Amino acid sequence: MDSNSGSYYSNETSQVPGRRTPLGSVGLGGFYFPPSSTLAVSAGPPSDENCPGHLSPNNRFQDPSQSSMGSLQPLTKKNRQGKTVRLNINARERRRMHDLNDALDELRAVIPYAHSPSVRKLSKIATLLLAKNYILMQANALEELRRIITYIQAQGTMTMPPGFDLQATMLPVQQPDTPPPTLSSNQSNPSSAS
DNA sequence: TAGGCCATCTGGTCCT
DNA sequence: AGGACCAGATGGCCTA
Repeated sequence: MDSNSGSYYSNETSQVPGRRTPLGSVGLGGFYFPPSSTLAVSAGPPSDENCPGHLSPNNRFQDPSQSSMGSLQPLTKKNRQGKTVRLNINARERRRMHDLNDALDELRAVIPYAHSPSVRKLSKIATLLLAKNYILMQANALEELRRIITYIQAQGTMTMPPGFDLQATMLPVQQPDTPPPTLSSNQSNPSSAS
């Protein structure tokens, strides 16, 4: 069990800041294995990831073979793979998505928007769009600043302080292929994305 | 109640 | 072979 998934599956999950939907409250959050399950025994002490049976009783963890999804799936070769293998794959995928969500949380923390408990957390798509627009806006601002400094220098009205390396400070910024849109003109307005 | 958002499971594909 | 990545499907929660 990795250090993260334990909290994801515990009751503290609902208290994780920023986590909009606690895993414990999400259906199909895993499979339920009764304590007497032969699988649970054969798989050894169940990891938190592979055997979320200690979750809230409100959760409807089902045997995959009896779940609606499981029964709907055609019996493919992979479908017949060992249950423990499948559960390990599921756990890895879960962990991967958690890592992705953690990265999105870190992104939300550094882009400017109203962070407040009363403000709904940015959706994933809104986070990405807002981050993109923020980067473009910063690039525009930097370019504008560079032009202003160049202009002032050409006028000879401003002298740089001793030791100030303008060239090093104002390294050229890689411009996007297309002219960066403004936040207002961008059709992918994050505020309307959620 | 419909729609948006989300977490999870699942099978396929690609890479090491 | 195993892991990472991806997209589709499914169902739960929340809000207008």
